[in-house]
Amino acid sequence: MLFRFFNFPSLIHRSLFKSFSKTTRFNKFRFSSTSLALSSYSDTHFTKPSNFSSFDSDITSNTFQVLQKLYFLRNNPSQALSYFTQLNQQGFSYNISTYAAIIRIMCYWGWLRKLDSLFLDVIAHSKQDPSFKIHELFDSLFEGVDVNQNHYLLRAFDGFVKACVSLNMFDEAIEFLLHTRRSVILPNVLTFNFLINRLVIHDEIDTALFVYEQFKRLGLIPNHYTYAIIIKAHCRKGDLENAFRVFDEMKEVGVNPDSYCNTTLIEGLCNNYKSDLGYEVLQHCRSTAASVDVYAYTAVIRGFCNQMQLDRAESVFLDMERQGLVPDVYIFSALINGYCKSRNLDKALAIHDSMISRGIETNCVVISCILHCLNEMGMASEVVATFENIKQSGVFLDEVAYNVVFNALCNSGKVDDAMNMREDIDLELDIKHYTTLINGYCLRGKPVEALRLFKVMEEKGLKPDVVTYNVLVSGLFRNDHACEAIDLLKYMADQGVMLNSTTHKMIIEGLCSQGKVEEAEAYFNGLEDKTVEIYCAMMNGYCEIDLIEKSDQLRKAIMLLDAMLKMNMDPRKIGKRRETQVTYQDVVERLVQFSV
DNA sequence: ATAGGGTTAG
Repeated sequence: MLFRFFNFPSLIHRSLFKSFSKTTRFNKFRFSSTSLALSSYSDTHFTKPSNFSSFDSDITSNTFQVLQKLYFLRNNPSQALSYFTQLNQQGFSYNISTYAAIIRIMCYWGWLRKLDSLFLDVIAHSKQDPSFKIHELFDSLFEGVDVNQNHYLLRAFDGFVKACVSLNMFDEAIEFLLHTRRSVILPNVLTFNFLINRLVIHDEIDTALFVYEQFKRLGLIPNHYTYAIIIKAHCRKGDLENAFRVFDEMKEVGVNPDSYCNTTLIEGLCNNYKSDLGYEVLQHCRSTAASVDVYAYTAVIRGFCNQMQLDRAESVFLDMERQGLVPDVYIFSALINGYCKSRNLDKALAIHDSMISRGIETNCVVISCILHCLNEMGMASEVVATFENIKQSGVFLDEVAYNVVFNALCNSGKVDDAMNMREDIDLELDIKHYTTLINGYCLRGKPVEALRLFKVMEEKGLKPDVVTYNVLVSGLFRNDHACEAIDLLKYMADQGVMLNSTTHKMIIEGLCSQGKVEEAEAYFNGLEDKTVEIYCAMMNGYCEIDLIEKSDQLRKAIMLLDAMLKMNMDPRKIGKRRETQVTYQDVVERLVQFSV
């Protein structure tokens, strides 16, 4: 039998409430007897309540009395909750029946937010105390209860699921929904949406889609929001065909897509480098009188910017204005970011000016784009000067903006300035700040300082990510600290941080730079998936060795190049770093030299 | 209830 949460009419709810609050005959009301979870006691226990105006400490020591107290406060959820909260401060340890009692009251009165936080407590409690079983709590809640007459108790299911989801305990939430009760109780669609949305946000797309299919089969009726999440999920996977199919599905069940569904699709297309199509969909929506807001235009503009079609982006901007929509700071920042990425600083600044002249305030996001662009264009000193100017003008600059400045300072060898600046402002550093500064020390030829900062970072409880390790590993290799680099790689693996292709590339480069080409070769041969960068690092390693004495190595380099071409790997398609491309040219030049 | 930008390596 399937129950739906909250689906009972409010009339029934009100009459439930009336009969509940009027009565003094407890045995008629499951709420009273089960709330005390003391079926072995006779109801007469509750007819003579003790004085409930005082919070005597002796009351707190006794579960029975706590339950009794909660019972008397059952019609006053506010007092019941504050009494319940105080118990903890007084050293009372909650158990299944006391949780059940307060949860019942919160359910009954529909205090859903309090219910959610109660379940957060319950989960925390169950994590600390292995003997505390969630299913026993639910057994207690529903013990002897006819759910048909006490629909409100079903809210507890949603509360628990929501608490799990907000703690990212997805498996527990799904397991609970699918298997815990004798019969499947469908979640409220809001709870369900919350679950699948969080799954998508955490990149658990396939789980989200699986759960969606499961619950549809069980009878859950999706709403607009559900469909928007599912469209987003398909787009995140790059599965645009299925994203479109959601619209067919909506048509089949007679749900008209709302503007969120449309916008989600438009954004998904643009994020997948299909901005032309995204724009077409936008225009189509517009022609069918479906509302299209500034958000959708931002997605299209951002999409064209990512595809380096700045003129298209700008034409969308003009089109939007023609439609009478007013551009906001997001629209402008999309354009500014686009021009910054294509290193067209003048244009970016011109748009920034025009934004300000329209009375739209700039912000740290826009400023960060511009500062970053300045740095990319080799104007590190302008980054610092501009940053100071902007800050003087009163614009709030956040941790990201600071990192851009740190990076500019570090890239120009001024890691100490960056460190001093940090001290001046008392900024709480995050992983990216530390990575930037560690890189700064490596660039400055101070590997010991870099290592020291790495340790500081860990002592602060920050967990270095693969980028941090890559920066430090390559910095240690470059600065003749190969042993420390290798130790760090071991430590990285111990910490469960996965190496990526950049790590492999840096290991090969590092070993080769130490003259350990054989070791690098063994490492290279042990790799299953080799990227173009990894091949080039190995080729380059072979080439580093003296040409005449080690012609054998160059033969190997040629073989690698050959292998790459056979696998349709283009050695010219190397990452964005200029140095790598120069490396490739070196390889080719050497090879040409060798073959002559 | 619904969604948005910028930063660290390559």
